[in-house]
Amino acid sequence: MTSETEENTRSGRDEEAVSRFVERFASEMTEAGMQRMASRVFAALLADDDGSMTSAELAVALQISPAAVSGAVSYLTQVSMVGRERDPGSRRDRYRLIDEVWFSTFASRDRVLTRWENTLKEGVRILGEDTPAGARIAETVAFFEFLQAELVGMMGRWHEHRKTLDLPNRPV
Amino acid sequence: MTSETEENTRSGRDEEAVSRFVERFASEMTEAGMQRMASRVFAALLADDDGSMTSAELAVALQISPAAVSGAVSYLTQVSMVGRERDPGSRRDRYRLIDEVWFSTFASRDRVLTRWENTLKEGVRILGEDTPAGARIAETVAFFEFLQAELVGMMGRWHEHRKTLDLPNRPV
DNA sequence: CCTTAACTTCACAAATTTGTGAAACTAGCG
DNA sequence: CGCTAGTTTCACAAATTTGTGAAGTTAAGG
Repeated sequence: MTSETEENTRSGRDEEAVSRFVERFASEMTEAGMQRMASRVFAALLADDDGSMTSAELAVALQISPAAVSGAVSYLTQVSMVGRERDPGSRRDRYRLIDEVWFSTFASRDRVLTRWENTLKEGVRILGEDTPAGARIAETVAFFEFLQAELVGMMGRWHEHRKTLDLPNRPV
Repeated sequence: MTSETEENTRSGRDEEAVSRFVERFASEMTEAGMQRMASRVFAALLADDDGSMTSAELAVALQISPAAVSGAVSYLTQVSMVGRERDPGSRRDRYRLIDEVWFSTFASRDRVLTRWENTLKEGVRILGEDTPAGARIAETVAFFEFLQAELVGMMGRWHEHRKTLDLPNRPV
């Protein structure tokens, strides 16, 4: 007998509970603005022991078509949250969480901030920095510049802090 | 003759350029995940000299229905980016950017992080902190906790930094 | 109280987004 | 070279989201 329960026991994970976690976390990321399928794929990888799955594995785990996997993965690759590998001697791609995903995802917020800053500076120019609105937007620019500067220091401190944690060598 | 150009000259702003700025910044916020109408209303307020507009003013400026304004504003109120006021002796609501919008908007990211953290902790429990996946997620939790702690210090430093800027007293 | 300006809610139509199956494409492997 | 497993692209159908007009509600001012 190969009951689901037995499977779970053998694999050492309650796959049903894992799936619930994946879906729950994915939907929280979606609420925060990430595309749904991308969130689900990302969450699935996060919950995978070696942080890498093939297209087929993802399709089965998430009950989605290869096309959906392809779309999600191409987005995640775009924003540098996932990398694409090829198992030697295989035709299958593997998708793998990149090292320190969160770190680099947050770090890449930087580029967004820079884009906003440029737009906002243009706004200051249009409104005039001596006008109340212009001054307000100028302060926004200052705030974003401050944020970006802080981000750098913060990331350094994280790496320091990380060392004090007793973590396996597996990068996140 | 009351040409558009004359209007602009009189008001001292190139309203057309301002509108372009508003739309551009709004669409950048939308790309980052904020609802479209909410972004537009927010951007309009940002570019308004006293950071406050009535529903009617917003409807005209953005060419949208009162219903759309209502929806956008109720969202912005929800997330504490905009406050609602009533001009005494009037039936009109005014919507006003809350003080230090960016500051408090970033600060309120805190709540989102906390929600994510709870979900992730549940994930660690499900996967087991001794499993690779569990450990990865545990590190994610640690990263988020670190972030939250940093956020506090950062906001303090911003207020320090802000004093060194020669800004009008107008809060952002 | 009644009138009416202003805001909100609701049902719906339009537009957009999403995910799929199927066809097209790529590249290992014999 | 051709075969074929695997991925991507594409057109489309389904689902969702968005914004509107209109009805409903609220409350200021007479």
